[in-house]
Amino acid sequence: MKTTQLLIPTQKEAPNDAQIISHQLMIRAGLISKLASGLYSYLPMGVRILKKVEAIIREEMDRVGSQEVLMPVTQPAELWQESGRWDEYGPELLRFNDRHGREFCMGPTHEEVITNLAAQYIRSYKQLPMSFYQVQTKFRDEIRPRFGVMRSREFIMKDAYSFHLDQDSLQQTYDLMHQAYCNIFDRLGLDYRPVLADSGSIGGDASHEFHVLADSGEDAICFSDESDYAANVEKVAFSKQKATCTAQAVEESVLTKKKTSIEQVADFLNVNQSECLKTLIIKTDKGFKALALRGDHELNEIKAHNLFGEFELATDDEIKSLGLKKGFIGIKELDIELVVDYSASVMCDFVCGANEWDQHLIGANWQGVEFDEADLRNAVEGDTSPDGMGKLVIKRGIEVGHIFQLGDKYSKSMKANVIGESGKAVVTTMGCYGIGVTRVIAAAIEQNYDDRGIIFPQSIAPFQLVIVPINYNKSTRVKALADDLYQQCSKAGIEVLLDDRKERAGIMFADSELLGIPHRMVLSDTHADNGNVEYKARNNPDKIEVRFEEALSFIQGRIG
RNA sequence: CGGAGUGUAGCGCAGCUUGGUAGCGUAUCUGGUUUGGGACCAGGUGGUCGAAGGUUCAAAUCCUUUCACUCCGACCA
Repeated sequence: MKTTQLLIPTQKEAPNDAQIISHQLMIRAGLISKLASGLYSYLPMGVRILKKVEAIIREEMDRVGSQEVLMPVTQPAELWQESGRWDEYGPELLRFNDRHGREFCMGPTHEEVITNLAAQYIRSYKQLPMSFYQVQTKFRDEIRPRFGVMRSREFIMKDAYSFHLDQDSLQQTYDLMHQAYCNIFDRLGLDYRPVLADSGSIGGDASHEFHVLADSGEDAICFSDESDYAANVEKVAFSKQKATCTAQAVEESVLTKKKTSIEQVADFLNVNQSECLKTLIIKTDKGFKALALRGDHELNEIKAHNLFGEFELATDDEIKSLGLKKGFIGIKELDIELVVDYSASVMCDFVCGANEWDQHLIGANWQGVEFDEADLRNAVEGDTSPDGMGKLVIKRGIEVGHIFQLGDKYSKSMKANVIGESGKAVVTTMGCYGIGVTRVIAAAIEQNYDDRGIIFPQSIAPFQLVIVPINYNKSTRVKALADDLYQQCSKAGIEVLLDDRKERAGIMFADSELLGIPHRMVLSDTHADNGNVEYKARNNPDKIEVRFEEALSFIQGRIG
């Protein structure tokens, strides 16, 4: 295509509200345009990229035998009432009434609709397993949309759902999907990691998130420096440890005037924070509890939530009412239930509060203290990997995919049964598999850019090649060569953009680099004289002179 | 929803304290000179100053209300 025939509104400056690099570059390169908070239009270049991503996803989903369907964005409330999510799902579910007053919602996901379909049409166990996918617009009324299309309210998702007679069959498809996702993200040219994810209230350990590694990622993920272990930081499960030390010290109370934080106490007593113990007081439905953690560890609220249900940290007044001294709370002679983190319960000769103002204990030990043990903390850099191999490294990630074994949560409530071998109805077992298509694009940019703009991976670039003719509108020789090369490339099936604008070289270079087109060919009068073409890859500063006659085969070789 | 901030031309901003007929850069249009890294000269287009109400002879500027957007927290592909 030719630049003059396309709307590519590039900008020198990014709008003030674009905070992260992918958002800025997507606006500056003219891929998207903001309509309202969390709502974006995709302009021609953006759509080309979207289509490329979708094509790769479709190919890989088709390859594992998933069937493409397309379900409505608008969904009737009855379906959601049937699954129970009409009440469970919060305000993120956009609800509205039609002219007759019937209730509807904009689909944030499609478990209800697909399960309804399966219940209608899948009758026999002989039809199983079966899986479906769609590439479709979702709406989630996010509390705070941000980062451009990274967290928008309306976005495009590939969602897939599978139905099975039993867990074994689900596991097989799950593994297939896992592989398909790896293929997809490989082909998208992304540096990503599948990590263990929270399986939540549904149980089982089969849920993986796919994270693209990027400093701007909203999630912290960690993996072992020796094994394949990888998990979301908040989901790293620790098990009970064996003590590696024995109590030797004699307990002693010391004056720690006004030293109320672990940091202050550790500094004051000249010990590491990991040798200190901190005690938190939380308020649960069943009253107050004390939680003890190593000084350098943080409470994992999800784990605590799973153990204690709804809870919050006790207020200063509540602590006072328990007769405790905030800043000096310890483990000895507590009146309330004490739960100790696994890595705190194996500490020896540690420092902790003395339950007296301005007093801490040194050389404290667990003898004579009654407590329960649990996994309460977040992983930190350097922790031993839960699989026992290597140490954990923590990085930031952008969640672009999530695969999940649903079990019978929806199939049961929505009666997606099949007649089994025995002739009796059997509730199907389900899996679901999502990829944030629009988020993938933002993530790809977060991972591939420089000070000039985007450096798209070949597989998703809006064009493979840009031809930049210098003085296209002045030099008939340059125009002839550029048109010739453009025709050759087009015929050969290369996605080529000819910059036929009446612009100076600098502007054309800057735009093509901002847009991240992987390959560039430059033609000028000099080339008309010497019979060469200049080639440059977006990700390599070197320019290569190629004979004009060999230009096509050269570029074909580069594109591969 | 809690906390912080911003709304003036497509984009980036000044003007507001101390009211007096709307300004800069960039983009865009016309003409000319340039032509391998966002050029230069001249002329032009484009704004109910987020909206509503109020004070005033006079409001972008002061007051009240309201809306939108952005940032920090809980949620998620």
